[in-house]
Amino acid sequence: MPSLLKASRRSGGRDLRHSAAERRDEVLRAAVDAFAIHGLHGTSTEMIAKRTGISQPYIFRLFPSKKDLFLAAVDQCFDRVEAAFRKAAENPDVATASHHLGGSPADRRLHAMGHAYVRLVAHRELLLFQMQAYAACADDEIRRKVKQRWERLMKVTAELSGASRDELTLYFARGMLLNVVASIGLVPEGAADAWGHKALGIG
Amino acid sequence: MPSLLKASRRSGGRDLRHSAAERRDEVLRAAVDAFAIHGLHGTSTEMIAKRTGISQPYIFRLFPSKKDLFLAAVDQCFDRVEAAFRKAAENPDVATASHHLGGSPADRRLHAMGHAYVRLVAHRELLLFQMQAYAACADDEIRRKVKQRWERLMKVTAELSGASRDELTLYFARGMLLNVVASIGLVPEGAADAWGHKALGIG
DNA sequence: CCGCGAAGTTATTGAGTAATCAGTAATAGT
DNA sequence: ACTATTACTGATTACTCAATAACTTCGCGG
Repeated sequence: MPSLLKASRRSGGRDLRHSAAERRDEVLRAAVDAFAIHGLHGTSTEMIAKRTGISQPYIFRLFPSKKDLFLAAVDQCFDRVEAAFRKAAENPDVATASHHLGGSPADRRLHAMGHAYVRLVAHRELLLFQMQAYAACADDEIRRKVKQRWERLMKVTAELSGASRDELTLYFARGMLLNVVASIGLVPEGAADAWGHKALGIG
Repeated sequence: MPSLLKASRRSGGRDLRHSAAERRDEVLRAAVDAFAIHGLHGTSTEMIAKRTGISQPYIFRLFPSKKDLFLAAVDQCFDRVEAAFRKAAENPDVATASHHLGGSPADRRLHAMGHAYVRLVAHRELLLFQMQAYAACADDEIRRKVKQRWERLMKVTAELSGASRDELTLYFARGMLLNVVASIGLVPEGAADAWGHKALGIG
């Protein structure tokens, strides 16, 4: 039985070496998923390594510490939401019935962004990770980052939608309710989409 | 240097023995505070023991496991909110200007309960603990308990206030926004009260 | 084909941590 | 006063986990 090792590696040509940047990205995705479920302290670097398919210590060549990895994950998470919002605002009437009901342009855009958000968080990881980020705010560095990204998201949403401060507050409030409801599984996973629309008051 | 030990114990007469029930309660309070900040996995039983002023192993005589302690803390937390709501609903016009503006009885009661909630979570621990409870919902036992208590709270709130389903959804959505905003310290601790009133849409 | 930098691993450490056990001291009941 | 019960602690265990160090392997440019 010679050369048992690397038998798997050779096959196909997949899962060979990746560039550091690629690996960083893979680790980041795995990290968001893992952190989303178990939180900062409940997730071990070992878990993240296993999901990524690399050894645990290699994480620390890509990120200086577990906390730094978490911070990077926060950025990635907000980036995704922001991107979805921008795209929805640019093209408010795609995949939406909002051009039927009239409404002001601001309403239409907010509406479209709501749809985008619901679609985005249909995969629950993003939603759950957000909750974990809020929960981890005892750490001051994390709190600062989350706060900064939250404020930026509100600003961007305001600019994109042109909605008033009160409208936005209500809008975000409903989003947060959606987060909590998803966390505790008040709504069956399959029905999350429909429920989301209802909770946000759209559609 | 004889009898150094117990020198502290003798003095005064305080910090002597408590009944198991008393200690259980003390541990529970300390646990809520600690869990609120660091979460289920970020809080060690040692921390809770230190806060309570007992040895770490004694925790495990009062609670079978750390998770059971957390579950008990969840119950205590929701109990407190529920109690505050009941009290507010029974006597809606105490410490409130709501008898000035008319409004339906349901509105007045919801209004009063909103005030009660804001007052309750002015000490942030309750708020933060709630977030930690939602975040810990990856554990199925915890999720079930949180879900059960949440549903019960909604039912109680509905009965007490007589508000409609839509009113309640909005009400709870704003509460959740308040939670998040408090978590990330978007609002200075001192101003939390005023901000809370504004966020909940109460005068 | 060689060697050098980048990608990746194994082994290890040191600090912490939930939980158990075996015991000690205070109090209540008689 | 004495004993049974109840409150509580110290020592320890078995284990996990972030982080480091020291090593190996790959693949590219010359």
